[in-house]
Amino acid sequence: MKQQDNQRFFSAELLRWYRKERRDLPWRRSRDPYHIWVSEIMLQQTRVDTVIPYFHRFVDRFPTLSQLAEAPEDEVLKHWEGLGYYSRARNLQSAAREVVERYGGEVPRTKQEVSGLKGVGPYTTGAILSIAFDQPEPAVDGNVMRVLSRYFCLDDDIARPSTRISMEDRAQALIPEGEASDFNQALMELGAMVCTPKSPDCPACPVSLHCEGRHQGRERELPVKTKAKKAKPVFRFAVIVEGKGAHAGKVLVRQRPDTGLLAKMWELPHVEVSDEGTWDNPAAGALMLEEALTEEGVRIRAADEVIGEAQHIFTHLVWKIKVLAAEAQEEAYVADRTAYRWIGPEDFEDYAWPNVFRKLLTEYFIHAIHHEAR
DNA sequence: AAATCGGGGCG
DNA sequence: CGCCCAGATTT
Repeated sequence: MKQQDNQRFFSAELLRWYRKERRDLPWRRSRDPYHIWVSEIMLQQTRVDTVIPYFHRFVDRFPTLSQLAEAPEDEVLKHWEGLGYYSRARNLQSAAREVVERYGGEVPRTKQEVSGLKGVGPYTTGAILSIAFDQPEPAVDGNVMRVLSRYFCLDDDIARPSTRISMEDRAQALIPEGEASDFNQALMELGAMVCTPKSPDCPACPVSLHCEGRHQGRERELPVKTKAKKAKPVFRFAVIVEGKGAHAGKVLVRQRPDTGLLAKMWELPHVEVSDEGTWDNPAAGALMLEEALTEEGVRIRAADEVIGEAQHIFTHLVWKIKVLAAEAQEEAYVADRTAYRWIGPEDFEDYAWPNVFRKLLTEYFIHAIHHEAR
């Protein structure tokens, strides 16, 4: 079979399959480019099932692009809480504001303009242009690279940026005239539902007849991808500082810096220690916490008893955290330090927390309320 | 090209 | 436990 015939077969059969099997997803019920944009940002490195409830809450609170642009940043971050990769939320709002200022509030339709928006890279540019505006641009994500690697039996390492470029050329050549929106979604849908990473369901695949990877019996070993490095452990002591006097029943928390890991999220005060040996010595942790918080203008007395332990797994590192208890020594501190705040259970939901601190604080408040009730 | 950026689900 | 997910940005 000629290559062009094979490509036509692939596109036609995939489209036919998609129109019958496509999932009913919230963002597929909307033609609003803004809604499609929001969904694509949320779906970066994040599963469909995880995104669905977040998408509903987000478009319910920020139904239009201008409402997102006008919202307080804290509230946008709060609606992203637990979804991860929080720079996505800040970039999305920043880009929404740019669209209001530069494009009159309408999502632009050119490749140059769309790809210039913050948080919108090669994949998302193609996704917005094709899904929202039916333009014949490729949208190559992990699903698409897996499907194409198998169908054409390609050994290119999909971890390499150059591979994504060549995949985009192939993907674009496969788009049927006037069908960019459905075709690009079909390609991803096949990767998500049939041509899955571990155990592809070839009998259910609409294009298995001419799949070269399957012909060669290599569908399970493709795509080729270099392995990621293992996450390194980082040892930390966190502290729950119980307030006194006017701050009785409250706990000291702080906001993370504007950039970097978990930017602008809230957390328990904590310090990093150099090695696991120090981490096994709570007395050393108590001293380090007292010193570190003194630097910040907060006087505390920490006990050397571990009252909680938690682990937070990131892609490139693992936080191992032991939690100590402490009492505030004075009352008039941290007043002029906006990064630190006293909060009680009633304030908890006003702040955006990484999962690990949400869990630790929830446990503490539940325990404290129990204790008080007796 | 490599590192940085979350969190969860699954074999 | 390792791998991957509708990736983008920074270095």
